[in-house]
Amino acid sequence: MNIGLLLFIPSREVENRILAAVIAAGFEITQAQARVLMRVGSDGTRLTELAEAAQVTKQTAGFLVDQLEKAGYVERVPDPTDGRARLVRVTDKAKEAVPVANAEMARIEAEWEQHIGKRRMAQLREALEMLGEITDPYR
Amino acid sequence: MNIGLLLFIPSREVENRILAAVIAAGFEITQAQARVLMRVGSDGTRLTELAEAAQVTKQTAGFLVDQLEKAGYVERVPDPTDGRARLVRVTDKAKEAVPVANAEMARIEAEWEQHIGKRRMAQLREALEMLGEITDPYR
DNA sequence: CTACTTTAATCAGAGCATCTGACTAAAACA
DNA sequence: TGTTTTAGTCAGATGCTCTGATTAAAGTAG
Repeated sequence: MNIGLLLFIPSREVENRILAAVIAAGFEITQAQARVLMRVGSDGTRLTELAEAAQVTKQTAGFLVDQLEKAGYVERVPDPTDGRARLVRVTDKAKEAVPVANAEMARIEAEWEQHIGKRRMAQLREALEMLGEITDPYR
Repeated sequence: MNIGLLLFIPSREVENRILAAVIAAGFEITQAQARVLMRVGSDGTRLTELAEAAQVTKQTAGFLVDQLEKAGYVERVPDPTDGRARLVRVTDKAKEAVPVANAEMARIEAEWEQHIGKRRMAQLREALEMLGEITDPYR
């Protein structure tokens, strides 16, 4: 079986379940918004960087950040080092979703570990982290 | 780092590169169409099954199959065992894209194997195949 | 310092993908 | 036979993403 699909299926499972858990906890957010939000760094991140990291155009990133801003999950502040740019920053409201997401993630990992075993789980993570070195544009 | 993202990044890499290779070979197809097309079985598959496998609604699957049909990549034939249903079948034209996709897939796997090693690659595949047992709705 | 080029972001407009709800026709079942 | 379920379609709306053009600030070469 095709390794692309093998990767895609559990990746979608994680996305769907975490999103569902976050929404169930009362947050209103979409998957596209979450993908961008996830990439906002602790000191704020420029729109252009977000777009690169999330692999979408600046326009798309801007569109999603607009919505995240309206919903109160991020704010835009001027970038002190560059008058053209603004920094997107995560708000306290959005930070409240982090433990919810982490809890669901832990639940998923526990289920997976139960099914494939601790050793294989560690091997999986190791292989994926190494793959990230050559496939993640944001490093 | 979050295992959802770790899975997502290489999965997107595979999707993007295979799609790009297929398009470069002269086929006109989108990623959404390809995801459905990939799930069509050798004896034909019902729309409802395709929708389940690809995790979209019947309407969305129907929309995409319409386009695949117009482009000549699938055909709809009556299901002899059920008058309500029709079977979606891959045409010869679409089958011509298979070697192109396989070649790109082989190229990607070779690159990955070079980076993480043959052993880890085998472990990765094993772990993912087992995960598929609990995350793939289409088995 | 000025003129040119590059970069960060936004505006405008379009297309594709996806959904919910309502419907038709055939099949299954009681 | 009549009711319920299933396969698929129709209609309408929303969301996400793109290309192309524009504005303003920054960087750079003379």
